[in-house]
Amino acid sequence: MRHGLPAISPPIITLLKSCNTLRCFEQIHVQIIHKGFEHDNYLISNFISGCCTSFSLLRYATTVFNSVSCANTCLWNSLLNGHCNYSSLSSSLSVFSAMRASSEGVPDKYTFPPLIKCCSNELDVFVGVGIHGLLIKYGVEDNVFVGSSLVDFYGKCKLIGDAQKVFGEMPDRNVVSWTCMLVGYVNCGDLVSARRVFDAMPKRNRVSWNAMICGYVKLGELNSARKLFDEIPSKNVHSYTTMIDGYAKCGDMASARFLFEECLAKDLVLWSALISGYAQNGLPKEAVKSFQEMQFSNTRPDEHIMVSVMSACAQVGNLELANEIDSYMSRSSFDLQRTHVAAALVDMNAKCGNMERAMSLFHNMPKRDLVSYCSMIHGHALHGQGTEAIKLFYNMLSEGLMPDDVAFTVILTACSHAALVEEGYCLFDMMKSKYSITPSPNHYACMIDLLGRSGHLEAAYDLLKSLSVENHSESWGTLLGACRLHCDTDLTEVVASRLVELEPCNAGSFVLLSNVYAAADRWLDVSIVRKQMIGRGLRKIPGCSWV
DNA sequence: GTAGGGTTAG
Repeated sequence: MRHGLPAISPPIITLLKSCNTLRCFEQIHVQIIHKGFEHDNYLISNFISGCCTSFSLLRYATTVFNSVSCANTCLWNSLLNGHCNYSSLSSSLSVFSAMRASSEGVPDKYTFPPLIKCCSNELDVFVGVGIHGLLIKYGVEDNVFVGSSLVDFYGKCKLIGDAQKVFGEMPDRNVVSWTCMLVGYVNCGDLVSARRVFDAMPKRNRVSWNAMICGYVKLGELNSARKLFDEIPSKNVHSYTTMIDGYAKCGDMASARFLFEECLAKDLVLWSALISGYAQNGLPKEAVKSFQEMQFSNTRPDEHIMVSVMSACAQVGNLELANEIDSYMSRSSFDLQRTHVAAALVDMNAKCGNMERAMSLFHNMPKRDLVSYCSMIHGHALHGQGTEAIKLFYNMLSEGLMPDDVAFTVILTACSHAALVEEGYCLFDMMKSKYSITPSPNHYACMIDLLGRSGHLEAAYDLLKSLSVENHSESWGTLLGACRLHCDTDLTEVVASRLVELEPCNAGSFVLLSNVYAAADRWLDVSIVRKQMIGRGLRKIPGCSWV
């Protein structure tokens, strides 16, 4: 195609390497057309590969590709790779079909790895196996890249026997093929085999070390993970992230923090591991503090970090901070429409008391799922807006969403906070009969709270008596609080003595019982209870009662 | 004659 043309394309290729925006690609495309290179496969292939670095540019790459009169295999592969990385399996498959239907685009060893990777990402066993058959027809199954991607595919789909078979038949294996096999075993929960592969590997790189450590972390074997972590010949930030994540998962944030400090090259993902660890372990103040430290170190947060920070803020219920974060999110170029971002924003605003903002965000969500509905309902519950909560709950049902046990916990909480007894009963029945959800101790606690708060103490007591004793101490505590609220001394005595049996080491029930006696001027009983308490070695812990 | 592909982390 390029016979006799002046050597003008290399400068365009140089330009392409530094190009990353649509505007920039458009300008170069104009140049290509202007110089008459639009059918130069070599140049266009470079152009398309450069263009296929983001989803937004993929459409443009496709347009440019379509203007080429006669695309060769390499050009098809560039386009296909872009679709596999930034689009869906189905759109990649239509490119693949078009390629096979064309006269020049014969699939080769470069065609299949991206396609198989796409099948692994979508865990599409059916398509993946079909493609495996096809690639044998094209005679590329001996290629090490093709083989590795197949091992990875079967491993990710938990078809470990097939992964082993492909791995065993590979004529050449390299460190990537071995690592794919290792990851496959980890995926199937077989750490022993994974370790066997790790020990047998002729060569290891950082990725293989991290994959093995990640395996231990995923399956909760933190000691083995740490032992291997200390043996890594050269750690990188990924190794630290994996290990910190492991500590966070088992709640050991002190060790996580220690490793975090030790890692010198902190990147965004490392900060994220620390911050989300704090947020998920109920340490919201530390999460927010670390977030501020991160900003201080000139690291710009991304949406993953912001979701963690918003969850932390929701936990502390700090309205001022919530407003700050909210306006920061709007000012910066975050996409507030993305499901998990929007859900976190709604949840934070609802929990911190800005219900108006929460409502408007909620109604502007492109798709409201069960979680976002529950955040909103929970927000109403926290602010005693039971009627709104119930309205929203029925809205959710009419949208066809299937409530789960958490949704019912939330709506029952809303009913109890607003003393909506009949509605609560009705929903409790609906949960059991219509949705076949067996009430958990939590659900019972909500019902006891609902009945107790609204003064139906006997009904609450009867319901509680009908349950097995185990797992319901929280409900007994709830009822005790209600008895105290309604000054029912007789029932308090009964419930508190029951609770003393259930949790003989909990000072709270003793304290409550003695308080009730005190309020009724029964000072002799007060001193008996206090003596019992001291006799058991219990002291009153400040702020530990239920009322 | 050139170009295009596979593994770890939130």
